[in-house]
Amino acid sequence: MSAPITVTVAGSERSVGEQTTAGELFEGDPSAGRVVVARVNGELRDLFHVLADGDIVEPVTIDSEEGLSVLRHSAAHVLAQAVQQVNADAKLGIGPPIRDGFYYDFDVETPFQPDDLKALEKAMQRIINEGQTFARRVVTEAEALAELAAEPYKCELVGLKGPDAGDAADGASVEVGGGELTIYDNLRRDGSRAWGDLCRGPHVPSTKMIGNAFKLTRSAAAYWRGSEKNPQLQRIYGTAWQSKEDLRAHLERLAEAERRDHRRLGAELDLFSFPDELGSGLPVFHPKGGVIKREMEDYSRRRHIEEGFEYVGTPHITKDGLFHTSGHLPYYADTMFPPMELEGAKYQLKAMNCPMHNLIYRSRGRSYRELPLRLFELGSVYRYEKSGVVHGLTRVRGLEMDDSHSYVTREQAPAEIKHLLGFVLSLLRDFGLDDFYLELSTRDDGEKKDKFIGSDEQWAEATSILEAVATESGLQLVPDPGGAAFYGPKISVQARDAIGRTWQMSTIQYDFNQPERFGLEYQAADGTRQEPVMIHSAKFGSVERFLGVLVEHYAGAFPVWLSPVQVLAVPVADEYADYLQGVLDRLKRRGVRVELDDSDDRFPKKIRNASKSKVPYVLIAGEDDRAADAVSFRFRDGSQRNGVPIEEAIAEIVAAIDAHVQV
RNA sequence: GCUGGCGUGGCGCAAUUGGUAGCGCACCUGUCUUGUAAACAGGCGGUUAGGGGUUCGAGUCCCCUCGCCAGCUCCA
Repeated sequence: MSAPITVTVAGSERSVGEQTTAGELFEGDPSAGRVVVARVNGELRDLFHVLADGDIVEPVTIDSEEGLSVLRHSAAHVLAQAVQQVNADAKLGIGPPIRDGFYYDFDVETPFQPDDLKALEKAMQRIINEGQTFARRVVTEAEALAELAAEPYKCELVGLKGPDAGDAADGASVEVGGGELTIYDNLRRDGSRAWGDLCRGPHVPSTKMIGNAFKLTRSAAAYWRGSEKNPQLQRIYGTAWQSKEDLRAHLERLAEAERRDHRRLGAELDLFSFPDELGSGLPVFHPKGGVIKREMEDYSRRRHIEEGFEYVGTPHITKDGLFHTSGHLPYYADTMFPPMELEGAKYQLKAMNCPMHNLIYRSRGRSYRELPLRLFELGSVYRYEKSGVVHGLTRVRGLEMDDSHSYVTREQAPAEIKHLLGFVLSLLRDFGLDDFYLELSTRDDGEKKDKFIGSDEQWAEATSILEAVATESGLQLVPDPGGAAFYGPKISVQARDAIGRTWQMSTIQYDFNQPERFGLEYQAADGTRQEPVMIHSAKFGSVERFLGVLVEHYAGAFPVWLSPVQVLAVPVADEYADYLQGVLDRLKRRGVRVELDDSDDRFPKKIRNASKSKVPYVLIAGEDDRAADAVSFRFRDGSQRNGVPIEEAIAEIVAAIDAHVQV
């Protein structure tokens, strides 16, 4: 008879026998079947973990964020076992859980083909059905190296164990990094060992818990430990959920994202295209896309001027000396279009606007009375993005930035940054994005520190000012170490769209480097020459990218003010076309973008076309409407309002445009 | 840039083992047209991304270039 020990389970004390495992505590609970691991004294442990006197134990269920991560991590192990079952020569990389799923990296002779995934799924299902248990085993470094002699990547990880392992490679911390080295053995029902992997754990008690709510989604190459200097491994991605229904829901979300894809909608709605003749990443805007782009530009110009900015203009091309002065060229030469040699000079396409704005600042002497001096333009820049990263409108090679630079005294900087943050948030809200968080991108003090120019003191000051303003905003602030530009730290605004995806939108950067490099100065009240600080800010970021995000956010059904066509009139029969044209003429005089469907199509077909075009207001008129000096509204959801008097209809439409509302 | 998968009329797709390109929508023409997601008929349109090769014969196989997709790396 073992001496009893006392543990605290979900808040209440219990006496249990020695050698009791975490899992045994929850046996009999209604949720027992959903408990995947336990939190013991704050650490996640397997259910097979043997408890000690005084332990504080909480169940972690499969429907929690942590529970799902454990499930996905275990699914990754099953995948690896399946891969080595099929191909014994496959060497293991790492296999962590990620958002919505997991991946595992392998070094294999021939990359995985789409058909391989199906076969691997089947092999995984067999392993899952076997009901293998995950057994934890502590090993010494020497034992691990001996046992894993055939796994070179795992051996490399063994050498990295400890608190730094997490930094060594994204995801490596799930393999090692607990301070203690462990191997997880997959045991069959009869106790024999089916497979094993160096792993920190914890894991679900049985592969059965994975059930059939998993799917392998794709394969692709990935650099070992995240560095392009390392060899590429073959990565398989999968997704795993607590139930088949959740899996289905996840796949449905992916399908919804695909339906909203701006590249697809851009073609369907005739907004823009990417002619091969122009080259990769160079979009053209069709008339309808041009309307949206122009609305965005007009809005941006008007709001900037309201916020104290002055509109300027600069060329698309410059002699390369400018970018040497700014310091960009040494950093970005390989992502700028190569220079053109003319008259003994090298000309470069503009890849950023700030150096040219500095020249405007420097064009004459400046007084402290002029500061803050705020310059703004819709500047076209060209960047030679690597072929593999060009993507629709979100990553292009030619783009327009609503780029501004505020020149301020050091003392004015905090207030200016606050002003800019308020401005960008109000702008995003006007475009219907209202769920944000902020990211503070700072210098990396590690091995990449050389990339950043400026003194420690300058970085510290700039970072603390940005951080203070960001914190004051009350928005969630997420650190992004190493994400700063070479010349200074930045705040970026991340916005969540209608289906929960986040996009980096506006940025605000504090720059103490360029003023020095350009020799910018102003005369202070005491007559001395002082150096200003410049604050870079992009609201849309790239107009193209922002437009792409809006297409996806609204799934092509824009709020009225952004809709390329705001009112589409559909006569019930030809005879009412003139009547509707009269209504449209009045709307047009109020600045409304209107169209009349006077095609030869019959009425139902016109309704169908109107629906597919996602125009916010479809105005219909037949005999009833004409007799009453009215029109009928048909909305995008198919709902209808008949017999609206013309005056009222016009007032309502104009009001919806002015208010930037969705209908 | 790297790895893999792709590239057939404007769009979405089809074409046995390599056997000589077809369908729907859109477009054009004609007839039709009275209340909410497709009237009917006829027609135009492709040297299958481009180039080279293998073969009696290539959309199908091989090589190169360009472009697209997914991921990695990168993103001033």
